Amino acid sequence: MGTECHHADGAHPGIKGHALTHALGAAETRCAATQERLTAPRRRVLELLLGADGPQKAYDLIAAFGEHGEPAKPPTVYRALEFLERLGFAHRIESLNAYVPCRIDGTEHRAAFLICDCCGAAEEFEPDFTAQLKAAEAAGYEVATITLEARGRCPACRAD
Amino acid sequence: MGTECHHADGAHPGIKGHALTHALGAAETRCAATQERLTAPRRRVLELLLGADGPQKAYDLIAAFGEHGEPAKPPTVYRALEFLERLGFAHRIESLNAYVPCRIDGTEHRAAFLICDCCGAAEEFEPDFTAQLKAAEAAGYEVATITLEARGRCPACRAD
DNA sequence: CGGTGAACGTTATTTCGTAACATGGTGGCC
DNA sequence: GGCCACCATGTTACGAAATAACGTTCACCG
Ligand SMILES: [Zn+2]
Ligand SMILES: [Zn+2]
Ligand SMILES: [Zn+2]
Ligand SMILES: [Zn+2]
Repeated sequence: MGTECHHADGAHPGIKGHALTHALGAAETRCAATQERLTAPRRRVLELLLGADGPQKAYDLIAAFGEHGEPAKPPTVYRALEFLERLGFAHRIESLNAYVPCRIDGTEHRAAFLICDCCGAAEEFEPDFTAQLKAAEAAGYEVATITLEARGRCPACRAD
Repeated sequence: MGTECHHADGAHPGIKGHALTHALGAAETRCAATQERLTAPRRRVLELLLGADGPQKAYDLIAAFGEHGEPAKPPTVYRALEFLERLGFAHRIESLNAYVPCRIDGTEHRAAFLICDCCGAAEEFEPDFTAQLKAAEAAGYEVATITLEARGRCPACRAD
């Protein structure tokens, strides 16, 4: 994505093979525990996200959806993404119009990302929103969700 | 733009008349101080943002651009918005695909918003990003910009 | 004046996301 | 089993958001 350096896209490597199967199995388990269904299209989109090397645009997923090169229809993928976000399996990065699988173990959490403008990597981190939640409370707001996106350069790209 | 309550859109009222003229004059002054030019389309878009009651979509601005109902061409408005963002006169709210005029006095700052899912209001506040900047540093990232968007319900809408 | 670069006007296209409605599968209930 | 209610999916079409590309204009400087 970068105009500034030569690094490849999306420094965060996707998972493959056995690790991927295991991750999908764990998702299945988490769904079963809450009466939710990890149906075929949902599972497929999660698989694509987990296997990708960086944030994926919706139409990237649409194009890659079919096993033999046939694309999906947009609503198929958008609906799956909505589900995956709702259950915390994926996050949307607003400033990129792109999606990533959740990299934080455990259940519900607020999302925060460090995004490299150079190589396109997006690293999820555990945010401490205490200060901002306090400000929101002071303003009388009841906060449902918070997202934070920090743009900059990752360690690899800083080294040039 | 809520599905949850009856309140009108965008609780933050726009400014009119003399206050508007004054704000535009101040912007002109700030531009002059840095060799930047507040040209007609830029000034017009800023005027629309300042006069609006809440976050404005790009195509809202495009439709309202002409003095007598003629819309602008998209690049006209998008270029103006890019300029206004660059100089800190406006912010883009990613999760709404919309723009607001900057409500924080002074110069450069990192943007943070409290957004009401019910009435569509978006309130800018002064964030304390110390905790997150520390986390970014620990991860080796060099941060250029940070934005935060908190969704929830404003005081008026909480009262129902 | 001419030359330079930023800003603008204009056309067309791409990218992103959703409305609407028909179809299909799953599980409870009689 | 047969029926129904519900959720999820398939499909078509459309609407919204943003940008590419290219020629023209305008301010500024020598
Ligand atoms: Zn996560
Ligand atoms: Zn990088
Ligand atoms: Zn601001
Ligand atoms: Zn509200």
